[in-house]
Amino acid sequence: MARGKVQMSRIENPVHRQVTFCKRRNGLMKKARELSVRCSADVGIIIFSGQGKLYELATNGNMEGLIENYKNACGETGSNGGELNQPQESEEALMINKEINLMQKGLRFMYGDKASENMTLDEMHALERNLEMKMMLHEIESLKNKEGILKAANEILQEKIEQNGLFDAAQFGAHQVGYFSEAPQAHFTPDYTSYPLTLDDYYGNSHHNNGDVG
Amino acid sequence: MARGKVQMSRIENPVHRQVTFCKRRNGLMKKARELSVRCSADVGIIIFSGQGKLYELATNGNMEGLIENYKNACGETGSNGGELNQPQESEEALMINKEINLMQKGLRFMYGDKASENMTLDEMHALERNLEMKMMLHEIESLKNKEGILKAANEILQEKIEQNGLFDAAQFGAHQVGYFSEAPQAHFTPDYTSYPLTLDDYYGNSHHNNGDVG
DNA sequence: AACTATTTATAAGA
DNA sequence: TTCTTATAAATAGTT
Repeated sequence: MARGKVQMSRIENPVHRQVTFCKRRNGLMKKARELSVRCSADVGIIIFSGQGKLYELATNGNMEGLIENYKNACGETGSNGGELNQPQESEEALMINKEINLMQKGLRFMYGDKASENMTLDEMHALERNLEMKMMLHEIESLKNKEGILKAANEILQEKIEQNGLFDAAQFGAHQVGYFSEAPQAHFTPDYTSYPLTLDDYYGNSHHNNGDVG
Repeated sequence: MARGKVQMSRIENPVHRQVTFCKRRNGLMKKARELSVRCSADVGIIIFSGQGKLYELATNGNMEGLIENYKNACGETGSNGGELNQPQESEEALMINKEINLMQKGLRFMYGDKASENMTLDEMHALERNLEMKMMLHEIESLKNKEGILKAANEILQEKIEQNGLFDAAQFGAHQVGYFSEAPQAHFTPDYTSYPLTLDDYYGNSHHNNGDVG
């Protein structure tokens, strides 16, 4: 922007890079504050320098709150409503499992039987990698299933406690009371299929509510 | 900054304010991208407009990861007695996250910056696959973390009920009760430290296609 | 850290 | 909204 147009690429000279980082970082922060003031916006900036040093700006003075609002506004990653009654694996998980078995058999055959096939080493490696990925997907499915079950269990236990008027907020601390007591309550007829909350509802959702949604 | 110096105060006219917000927001984002590229910095911006609409930028393409790194760097873990309320990432998860950030940056650089490097297509694909795996591992870590938290919550709630002599196993069914108190199932446990991280591990170094990019 | 020659950003108007 | 343009700001390279 001065003394000649500059290429938008990494500055290789470490000294120049550091100097420019400092200048531009300050410029960015200033622009952010101006945007915030002139337009009544809430701005947060997080910068990690190349050396990993953290710089931050929160125009409202509360980065944590801003991040919470951000997570709220982002919307949550859907988790399958847990089927508490059946700790069985989902259809998807079963299919993945089948594939894993099949591939394991294939691998055993190939390596065990001296790999006399026309399969190349590369192909074998690719197959292995594929298998590993499928196993990971399988584990993810399983964990999601468990998560659903545990959430439902939590809700049931919570309702049980609340129905008996035994809930003692002091034991859990204010924050916890927040998440447990927000669970829907009413009749004690567990309907696992309609469990409405995700884990993120517990974590990401404390008391900040930006009544927005654009 | 043009047509006369402006006061650094809120623009009262809503139309002007909206227009300026849009312009300055774009300017800020551009500056952030420039800072990131020229100085190898990781920049994240979160903006809530006056109307509560969210705008965001993460130069590494992963705001979640950036926020996690931010929280890690801040070293703030507000604990109010219980270990339940903080869904903290394990050391391992943080490491994985760092790697993801690094690799995403690498991918962006390669694909975005005209791929002028001497990296072959095969290598890029391998890198992508590696990244996918790491992202899956990260998800697994996260789910395990959630599972642990929920189990702890469960235990506390059950204890509460049992202490008050109100636990009625019949309401839950024997199977469920058993399930919750079981030790975690043995699943495939990823040991990412042993995952092949080099490109040669994916494609040997033998034939495969010549994979020349340029 | 200052200094400028230039490039950028942008306020106001169309 | 988008473009134009006069002018304020930012900043790359230098001292």
